[in-house]
Amino acid sequence: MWIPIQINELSAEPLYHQIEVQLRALIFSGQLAEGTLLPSIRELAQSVKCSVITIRRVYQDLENEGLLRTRQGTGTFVAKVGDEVRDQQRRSAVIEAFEAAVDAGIRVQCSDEEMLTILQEVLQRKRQMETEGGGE
Amino acid sequence: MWIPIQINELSAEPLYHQIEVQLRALIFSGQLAEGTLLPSIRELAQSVKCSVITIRRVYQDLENEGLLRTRQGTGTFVAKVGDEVRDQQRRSAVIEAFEAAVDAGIRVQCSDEEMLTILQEVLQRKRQMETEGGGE
Amino acid sequence: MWIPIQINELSAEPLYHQIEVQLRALIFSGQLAEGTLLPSIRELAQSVKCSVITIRRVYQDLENEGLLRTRQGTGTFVAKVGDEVRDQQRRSAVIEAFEAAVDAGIRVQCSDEEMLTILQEVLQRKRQMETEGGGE
Amino acid sequence: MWIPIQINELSAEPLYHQIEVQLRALIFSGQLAEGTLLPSIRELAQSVKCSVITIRRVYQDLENEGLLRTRQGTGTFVAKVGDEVRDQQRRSAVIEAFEAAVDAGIRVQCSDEEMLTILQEVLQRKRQMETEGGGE
DNA sequence: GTGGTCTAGACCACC
DNA sequence: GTGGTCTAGACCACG
Repeated sequence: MWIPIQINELSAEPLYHQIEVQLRALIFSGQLAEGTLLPSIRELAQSVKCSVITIRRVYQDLENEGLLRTRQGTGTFVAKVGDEVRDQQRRSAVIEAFEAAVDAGIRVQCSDEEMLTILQEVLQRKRQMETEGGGE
Repeated sequence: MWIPIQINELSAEPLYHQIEVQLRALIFSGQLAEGTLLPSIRELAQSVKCSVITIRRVYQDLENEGLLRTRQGTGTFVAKVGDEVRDQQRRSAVIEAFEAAVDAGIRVQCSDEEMLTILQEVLQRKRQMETEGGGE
Repeated sequence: MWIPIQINELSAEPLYHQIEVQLRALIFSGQLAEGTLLPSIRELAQSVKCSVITIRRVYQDLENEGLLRTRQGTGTFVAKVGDEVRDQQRRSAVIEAFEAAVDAGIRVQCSDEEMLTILQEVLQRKRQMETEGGGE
Repeated sequence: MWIPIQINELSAEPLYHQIEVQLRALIFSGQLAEGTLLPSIRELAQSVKCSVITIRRVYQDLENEGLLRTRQGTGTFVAKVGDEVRDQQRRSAVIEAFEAAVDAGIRVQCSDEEMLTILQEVLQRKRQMETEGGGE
């Protein structure tokens, strides 16, 4: 089982947090379906080039959130999450991020139109990067 | 001199950082004009109910960034910032936040339209809170 | 030979332990009489939907405790247990569990009466579940 | 700040779990009031003679449960818990333990009266130990 | 093979 | 001083 995790070495964001965010997104978006067996902590640790313990923490945190189920000697699985819960969660992380962005805009007295423009610029740039990077 | 600083106790974001972000925004948006005398470290510490050490760090950081200027025995002032620099900076914090939001959206496979809708919902909600809270 | 074993998937309690506890109880209460031939490892493994390794461990543990006896090529039997030993054992597991419960109560400063009330509530609830579930 | 934590070296129960159970009980029973500053992780580690990391895990687990609040550079506090929540939680741990005890009793076909008798015996014994140990 | 616990120790960030 | 992150490694328990 292979999972695409991208680490930003330069970011001040803790390793474990970067990984959690990406795993949550994979689960909430359905790219990791219920019941899927995740890679073992040792495997994933090797593939993201970090300590086993860091991955253990990630799996444990997500288990505490109810997203994963782990059975000793067997491995770690994606837990059952109600569809409505999943959809709600899927949006909430995004909404939260947009609230932070709007707060930043309001603080420097951006108009609504200015923010909409910024969003469109950013979207265009990101989507372009996606298609360009798609051939990698 | 009174400065409106809002602290979110529940947030994991460090105190000093919350304050810096807000001060920067006040300066870049022109709400704190060049030459303005800031409150003393003790005063500001008292008004945000935190340690003077925290405020000292804030002033120090912003001075290092060239946004503040301290004159011995007189106090701390808002430094001169070039207009084009100010405008660029004003936008950059906002753009950064929107990039994070778009990243969050892309991770859970939101469409562009979905993100635009979310932004409009958030904007409406925040603006409403502003006008409601304006009478406080 | 059919043996009623209930597995709680959600519990953190290891599989082998859940099974051992239930087998012991069946033996000490006389529901599995001395000399009874137990199902083969493979059969029991299939019926509780777990690995044969797990069942092998269970049989081994109980044999080490002197509760089971394995004869090569024949199978695994319930061993002879002295009556007084059996009676003592029968109670000891129960007493142990009640000691843990009382400890939990004392820790949060429950009065004796409060604990008696709780026991009666729980008893009533469990007995009701028994008679309801009896038709299954 | 001194906190009475008793470790059972012989028990198979993990260290961190023993500590969590006792801290939860102290909080739910009100012996550790809201807002109380707990000992630093290093202090508590020293007093229970275990690794700092074990205590860190304890504090973090309880923070995830919403029982503690920790602020970097300041320390760890008992969080605000709604009274009704606290009362409910206080009982639920006890009820859970009694359910396990009753299950154990039912498995070996104890009568209700037998369990009541056992409870009274255990209570008497424990209370006696309390008063005897009170002079320590 | 899997995960779970505990350790020691380094280094950083915050107040 | 406080807590937070990450590391390496030992040893145990489970299936």
